Amino acid sequence: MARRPTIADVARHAGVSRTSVSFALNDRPGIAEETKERILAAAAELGWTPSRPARALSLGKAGAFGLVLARDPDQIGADLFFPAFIAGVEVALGERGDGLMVHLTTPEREESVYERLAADRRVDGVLLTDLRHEDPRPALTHRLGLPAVVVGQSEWSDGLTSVGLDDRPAYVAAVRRLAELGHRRIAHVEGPQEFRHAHRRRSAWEETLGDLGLPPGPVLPGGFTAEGGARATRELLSLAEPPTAIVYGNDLAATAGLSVAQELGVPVPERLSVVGYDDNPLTRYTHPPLSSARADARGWGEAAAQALDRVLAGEEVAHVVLPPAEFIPRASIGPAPRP
Amino acid sequence: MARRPTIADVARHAGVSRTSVSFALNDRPGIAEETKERILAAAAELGWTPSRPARALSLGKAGAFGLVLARDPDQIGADLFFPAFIAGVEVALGERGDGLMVHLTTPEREESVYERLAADRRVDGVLLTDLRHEDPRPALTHRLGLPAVVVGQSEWSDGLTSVGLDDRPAYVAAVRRLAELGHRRIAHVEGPQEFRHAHRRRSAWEETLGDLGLPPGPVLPGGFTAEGGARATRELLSLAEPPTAIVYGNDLAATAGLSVAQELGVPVPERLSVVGYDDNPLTRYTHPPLSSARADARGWGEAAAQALDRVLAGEEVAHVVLPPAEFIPRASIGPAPRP
DNA sequence: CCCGTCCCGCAAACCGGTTTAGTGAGCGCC
DNA sequence: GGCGCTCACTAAACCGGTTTGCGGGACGGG
Repeated sequence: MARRPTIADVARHAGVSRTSVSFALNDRPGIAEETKERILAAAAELGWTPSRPARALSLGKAGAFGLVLARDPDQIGADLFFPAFIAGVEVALGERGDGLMVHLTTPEREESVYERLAADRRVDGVLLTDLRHEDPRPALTHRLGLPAVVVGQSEWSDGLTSVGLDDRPAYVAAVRRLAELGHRRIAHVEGPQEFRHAHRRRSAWEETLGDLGLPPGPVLPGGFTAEGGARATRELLSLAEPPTAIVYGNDLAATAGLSVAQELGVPVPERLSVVGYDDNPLTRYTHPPLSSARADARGWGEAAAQALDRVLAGEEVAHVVLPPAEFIPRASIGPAPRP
Repeated sequence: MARRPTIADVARHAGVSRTSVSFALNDRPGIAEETKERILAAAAELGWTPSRPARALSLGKAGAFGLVLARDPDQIGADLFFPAFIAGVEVALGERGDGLMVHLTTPEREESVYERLAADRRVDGVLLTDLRHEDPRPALTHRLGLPAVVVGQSEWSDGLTSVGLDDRPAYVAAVRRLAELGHRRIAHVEGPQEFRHAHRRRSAWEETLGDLGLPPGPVLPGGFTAEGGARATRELLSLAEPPTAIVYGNDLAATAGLSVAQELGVPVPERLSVVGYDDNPLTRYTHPPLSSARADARGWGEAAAQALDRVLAGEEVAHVVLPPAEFIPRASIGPAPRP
């Protein structure tokens, strides 16, 4: 196959210098309209597009963002947050022809991946998701000189710009609704507490119960997984005084919980109300349909990418706050059973 | 922040030329052992790593692969094939420090994404997944001079190297097992037939029934979605002679189908046997646990990346065949009900 | 002692863009 | 008519690596 054309080929073909081709392409002043058209026509005819690596080298910009996911692969597949989030990032990036480098790794190797990303200068900045307590990454990216944006609450961002979408209101609304329905023993199956969002969900549950003057029901770890959700549910339902409602950290655990309840002959919602989080497409089709919460993951991705853009442009970017997650009541909740 | 060190800084620091630094780094002969150590020490001390863009420019290699997903975001999130697949690709790429550019797009814009990928020279090659009938991509990548590997059966690859993992045996085994259990009316809820794998699954079901001398049961589209699976199941169960077993195109549709059966008061597996595909982590925790099929998506990703590596190295790569998917019977199947 | 080899290492060119620092032509103005 | 300006364009340097081609010193053999 023929060698790809370079800027020199276009210049020759249009009878101008390489400089002019570059100027014409980038809409810089100093090129006569007529010449510019001739250049662009030549480029089109030869099918020339500037080489990204070459452009990246002279501009000192890679033209790509990085996203490092350090969950176990099993868990990543579980929720559809990431695909939607990535789709949103793509919307923001796609216009400029930039791209997203996705690195899936294990928690142990996480730091080295960021280090390599920074050392390589393969990305211009990174999006930090799934923040943990004492998360090393804000400091790490700062030390590495790697621009970053935190995808989460501003309190977690450690000085970085954040793009937040609050999941708390959905939990507050869910717990309040359950209380309205007469529930007094409302349990929580929490996600891994090292994650700030998992912890935040638990706090929302706990504090809302407190505000309502209700005792905190039992809490069990569900690990955001089907297995964890099933095990926790089994344990909760075998208590002397089982809860009449369970609020899960995510839909996967909740769906598994729904199956366990059914297996144990506990009718939902007659004897147990169930609430998930994520609005997984499956939740509308479980039996009964699972109450959940919806967050605009796609919009989140788009906003995060735009924020990182502005950070890279050197702007002082304020924390971005997106509309919060919304509680979606469905048939999996109902009035508390009579004692 | 200080400017990042370049190869010239390392050369100066070690008292050698840039050439020597490059040679030392790339293990090329012609550098004395002692000198090499001094160079590497200098590099380490300055914290220098070669810049990817610069390297990409001189080598004419981007050091990255591309993966374009053209499903609707909702559908991508649904199965955990991609996260596991990407994790596998990462394993193969990570060793060399290469990366994966993921582009999530819509079917309409798919071709232009490949065109840009090729024009930009931002990736060295692409992995083609989700092949369709009359898929334009093998010809497109060939025309664009963009090296590619087909993730799927060799018959689909149109001359490209393929890395296949056969899902057929799992379907054959499932249908045979159902027949053994006495089922005679075995339905199929198929995925979108423009996808070759969806079509292949349907053919496996159909041909196995034929081999067994059984009439093909009803087929309905399920679109690989929860909604489609639920709708198809509802329709199947309201037939005058409803099937006693349903084989779904994937777990998502099957899980939704399970809920519908339950909602309609059709006990599983007593009156209806159900089989999915993908071995989604949830399937072990549905009620009853869903029979499914397991394929090593991670290994698939790793093998695909390695194959693309070898294609890029100019080797003649034969079609790679991985161990086929395996049927995983669980409690969602049982003996056919007595008429 | 001289010459051919081998081993090391360097200068310079190159990859394909962008950008800086001019150059020359044309024009208005006094 | 000469000066200064603007406009359109270009030559050359630069980004940070890799690679080619060559030179100098040590060593061994004749």
